[in-house]
Amino acid sequence: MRPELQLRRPERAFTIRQLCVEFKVTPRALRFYEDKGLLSPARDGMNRVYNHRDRARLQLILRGKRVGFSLAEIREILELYDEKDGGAAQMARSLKKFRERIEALKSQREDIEGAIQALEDGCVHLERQLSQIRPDLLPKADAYDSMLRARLDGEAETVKSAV
Amino acid sequence: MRPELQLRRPERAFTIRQLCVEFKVTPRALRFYEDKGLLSPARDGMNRVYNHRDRARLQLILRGKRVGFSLAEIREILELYDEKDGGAAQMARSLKKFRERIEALKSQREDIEGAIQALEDGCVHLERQLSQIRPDLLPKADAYDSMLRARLDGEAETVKSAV
DNA sequence: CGTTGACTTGACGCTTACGTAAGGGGCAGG
DNA sequence: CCTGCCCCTTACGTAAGCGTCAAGTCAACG
Repeated sequence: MRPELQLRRPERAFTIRQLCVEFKVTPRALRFYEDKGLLSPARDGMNRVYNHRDRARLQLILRGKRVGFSLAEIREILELYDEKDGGAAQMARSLKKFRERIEALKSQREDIEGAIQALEDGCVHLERQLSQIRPDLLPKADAYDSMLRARLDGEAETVKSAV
Repeated sequence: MRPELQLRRPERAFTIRQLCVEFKVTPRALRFYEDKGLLSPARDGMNRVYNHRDRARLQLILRGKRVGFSLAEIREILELYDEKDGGAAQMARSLKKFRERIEALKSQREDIEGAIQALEDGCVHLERQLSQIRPDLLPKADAYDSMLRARLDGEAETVKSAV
């Protein structure tokens, strides 16, 4: 285990702006997360200095948000991750919460799959209607059109691949 | 096609309370949805009277919420469903929006699957730790314990049903 | 006829997750 | 030295999604 290997990760620092650009959030949001205890970057004078760990936490925060967690819930999760050594009882509680979250996420996934199905059915319905009334308004009119112009040897295969 | 078959569905009506109980929401929520134009039940005097269509819309609303749509977005979708005959151009726009929503939902599903994976990994990690430090705190300790006390003829079936 | 219970319409309150000034520091370039 | 630009904090504003009274209506029950 040579020390260079440790130094290979030079504990790179990020400014608030860099993280904002990278993750497409505003500085306000990052400060807000900090205010709520989800982040705690170092300081250089007044300025925030984020390290890799902070960046990773931010990633987790944003992913948590996308799957519908509140900031409070995300903070909980982050704390659970932190306190790996916070005692066995703590770990047991973490485990329980993790499982609950997993169940919630799974049922949410089913909801989403149901919604996708419903919307796709709706699409099929709309397409059928449109193709009878105004086929020119069909989304793939362009592709379909150019395809027709390209060759007139209408193969079923070609149509299928277009769908 | 005998008329009775039509009458078989007697256009049953629901009170606000019935729907609330059925879907575990408050009257306030239903009125709020109405206020926002997502529902428009009939009236009997002052009282709201919901029919099957309203009920179906409510289902859609709640499912939409679960998958992360705002009420405004849900209203859009409902309107799109309504205006099936709202002109071909309208239908084309609906189709486009449906497709967008589908894409959004799919990426959201991926997020969720990622989150599930992450949390499950976390669980495995925690379990490993716990099983070394305090195996008695492992979630299945109870079931496992009572199972042992119940019979000492450990059948695999018993274990599976306990899980 | 009084009360109860379910319904109604406001209208204000609250939480979440920021947006948006307002006011100020620090440093680089011209 | 002034101008920009990025950073900071404090603090009020806002949109969504209801919760929570307040006050009134209406039908039924005893």
